[in-house]
Amino acid sequence: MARRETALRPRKTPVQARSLHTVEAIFDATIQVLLDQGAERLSTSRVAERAGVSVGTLYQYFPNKQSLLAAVLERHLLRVVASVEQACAAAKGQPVAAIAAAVVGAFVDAKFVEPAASRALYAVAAEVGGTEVVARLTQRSQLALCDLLATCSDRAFDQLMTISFVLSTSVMGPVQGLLVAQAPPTVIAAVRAHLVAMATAYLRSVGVRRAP
Amino acid sequence: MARRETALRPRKTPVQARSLHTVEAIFDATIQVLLDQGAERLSTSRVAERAGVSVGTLYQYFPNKQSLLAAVLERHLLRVVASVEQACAAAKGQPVAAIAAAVVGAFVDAKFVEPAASRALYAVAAEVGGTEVVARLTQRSQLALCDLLATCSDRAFDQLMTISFVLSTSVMGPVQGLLVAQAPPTVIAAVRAHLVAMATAYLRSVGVRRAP
Amino acid sequence: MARRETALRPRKTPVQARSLHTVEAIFDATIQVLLDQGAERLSTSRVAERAGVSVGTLYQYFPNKQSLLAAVLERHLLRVVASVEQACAAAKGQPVAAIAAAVVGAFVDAKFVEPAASRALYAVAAEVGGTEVVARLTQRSQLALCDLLATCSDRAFDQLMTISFVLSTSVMGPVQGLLVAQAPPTVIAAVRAHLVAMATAYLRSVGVRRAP
Amino acid sequence: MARRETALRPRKTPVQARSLHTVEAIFDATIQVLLDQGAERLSTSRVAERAGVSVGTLYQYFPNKQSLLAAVLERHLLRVVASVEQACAAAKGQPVAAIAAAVVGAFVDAKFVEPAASRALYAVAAEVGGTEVVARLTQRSQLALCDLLATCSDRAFDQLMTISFVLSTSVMGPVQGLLVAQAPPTVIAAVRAHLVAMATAYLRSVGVRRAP
DNA sequence: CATGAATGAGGTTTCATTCAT
DNA sequence: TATGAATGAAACCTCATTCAT
Repeated sequence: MARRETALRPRKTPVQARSLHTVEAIFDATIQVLLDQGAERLSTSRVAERAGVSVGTLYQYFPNKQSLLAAVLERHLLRVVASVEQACAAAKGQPVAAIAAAVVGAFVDAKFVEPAASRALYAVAAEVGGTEVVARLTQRSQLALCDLLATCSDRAFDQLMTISFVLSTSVMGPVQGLLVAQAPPTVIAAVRAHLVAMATAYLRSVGVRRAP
Repeated sequence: MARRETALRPRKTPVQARSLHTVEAIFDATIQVLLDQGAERLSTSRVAERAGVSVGTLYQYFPNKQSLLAAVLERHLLRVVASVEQACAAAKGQPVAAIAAAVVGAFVDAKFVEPAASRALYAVAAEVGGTEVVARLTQRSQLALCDLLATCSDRAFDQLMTISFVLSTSVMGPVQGLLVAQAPPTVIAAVRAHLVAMATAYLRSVGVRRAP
Repeated sequence: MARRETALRPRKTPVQARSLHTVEAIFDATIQVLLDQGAERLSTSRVAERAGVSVGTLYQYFPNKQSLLAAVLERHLLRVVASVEQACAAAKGQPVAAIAAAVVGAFVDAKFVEPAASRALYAVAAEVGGTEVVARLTQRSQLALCDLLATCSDRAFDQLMTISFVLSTSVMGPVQGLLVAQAPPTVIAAVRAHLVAMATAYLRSVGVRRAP
Repeated sequence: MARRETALRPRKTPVQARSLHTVEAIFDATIQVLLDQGAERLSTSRVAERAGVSVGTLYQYFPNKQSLLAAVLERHLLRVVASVEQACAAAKGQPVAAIAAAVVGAFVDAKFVEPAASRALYAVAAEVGGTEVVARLTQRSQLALCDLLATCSDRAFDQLMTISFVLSTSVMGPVQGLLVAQAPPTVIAAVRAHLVAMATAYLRSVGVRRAP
């Protein structure tokens, strides 16, 4: 298990400017190939070609295909999680409505910063190597959400873990739906508003009113 | 497009008992290989071996690998959709709480009838060939939900499409989370209850009260 | 270890006539490539091409390159060992001179039945996977030799294991020397005679005279 | 041919202390990688890494991989040959028993000075590039042995070349057997004694008694 | 109809070697 | 002079698919 963990980690951390650029190019190429050809046709050589480097170079940064995919996925989810964590930190002590708007909004917005990447990586997340990354980062979001809910000004919550689990995961389905349908901004905005409303209603119904 | 449609459909509709049994065995083997080895290592020969038939036989029922996957996915989702449609039909004219309980409950329960299959097919659904099947069947659920919501006894809804979209997709994330974590029945039950609560609260908050 | 053992074993035992012929062709091709290009340039594709089959076919009979090499080596050494065992069985109860002549002669002769194969497989035997095969089969020769020496009519031996080890291995060096030099038959014959003489002298000097 | 000769020779003869140390480190690293990973997985980068230098540095001392292997092999065999030659020179004019003890003992002992290297280089010696080195140095041993045998005090030999060939090569098999089995010192000593006995008996039986 | 051996394109990965820094 | 990133040919191996039996 520890061994596998290692195998999924990048081979070396790029420090030089050129290396960083190379890795970035490989990441972008991975997303593009994923979008153009699908997960089934994603090959390391195709990624390398698209990135404008040789296969050997790719393998100097990633010990195998899985580690590349894990890294791309991690980079993407890390941004989303960071965004959510930041929103959670900023919304502390606020009432339910503000919390729901902040967290759900942050998640949805983060997913649509790079909609192509979000869409492309969905298949990767479901693969064998991806679930671990997803699980790890999802947990971080949920922890931040737990902490936040505990500070809510107008509601007290029991079963914090369940609530934060439901809240954070329930947004994923609609977002994914919008992504695959390549929905236009107006539709996205409408759904986003509904999700905030749903989260607010949910938290109100499940929390115990608390004196301000 | 027409060509592709054809290629993804099973080669012949098995009517004889033996054929049916064979196809069933192939379907089950597909799920098992998917769970044991992952989507990347799913090969037609492995499926055939697991099913106890030869590769040639497999190719007599499915013209290619994609059609097999599409068929397995379709069979699975069809059951879920059927279950949801049935629940929708049965809940017509009921108040919001009953509708939410019926629809969300039906969806969650249907997904956990064969949890292994649900979990295994997640990766397949994200693949190129899978999105079409998913889109088609998801739409059916949403249409049924639309029809149902229009008959709700205590609330009237604007934006029916958006609501049914949000309602049906928001359940997927939590369910998927439970599946990959292989959560125990108690946890599943707790989340299920929360999802019903969330759906109810959402529908109440988004619908306009209506005299009974 | 047990796993590895399995990995070195052929994938399926060929039973049909065509399969047998195919495997035989692969074996021969391996020897030829080994002789033409050396162990370093022995690739599975080159072997397949030389054998007139596709790489896929090769891999249907051998799960990997090592198992192919192990099988070729085993087939070759098995013949040598069989020859030595037969000679050992036939020389039971004979005096030292006859035993030495029989065993050493059998070994040398067996090695020169297919001199090309003997020469080619030398490098293979030294490789990682080869030593196990060599060790196993060498042991069989030594056991047969032990049994034989115990029946010697004019000498009794102490340290049977050491003697049979020395006797069986000491022939290998000269034979290998002749093989790489591609010595002519006259030279081979001369060395063969010397080896018989050496074995006889050794056994006489190390054994205790015994009344007939 | 001349071209090849050049390609197999080290690029520059290191005279400075640091260079010498570097080359030494590369030699040792080669042996270690050979033992740890086998000939198949011996790569220049692995050797360089193990030696604590960069690949570029390695290539400054050796124009290619083969030349490195040839050099390591040569260094090792040269020590063995030197040891044998020295023993041959020292045993001149002695009787058969002393000659056998000196030569066989020198060879065996030399091989066990660095048993790891001896074992590791066995596969290398069998490779295409190695046979030339082996042949050249083996010949030197045999010539020294020829010269020595001609001065034997109690026996006169016909067919000096054949005898020295048999004598020098027949020791290799047993030594190799001990090396791969990683035999303990007691076993090595026992076999060593037997080899001396065998050589003595052989020389006595094949030589013509000569008045002292 | 069923079988499973054969195919060979293509995927992943390694590695000898070079060359800009 | 030393470094090690980059290269890309080539190695090993898999797998969707076909077809003779």
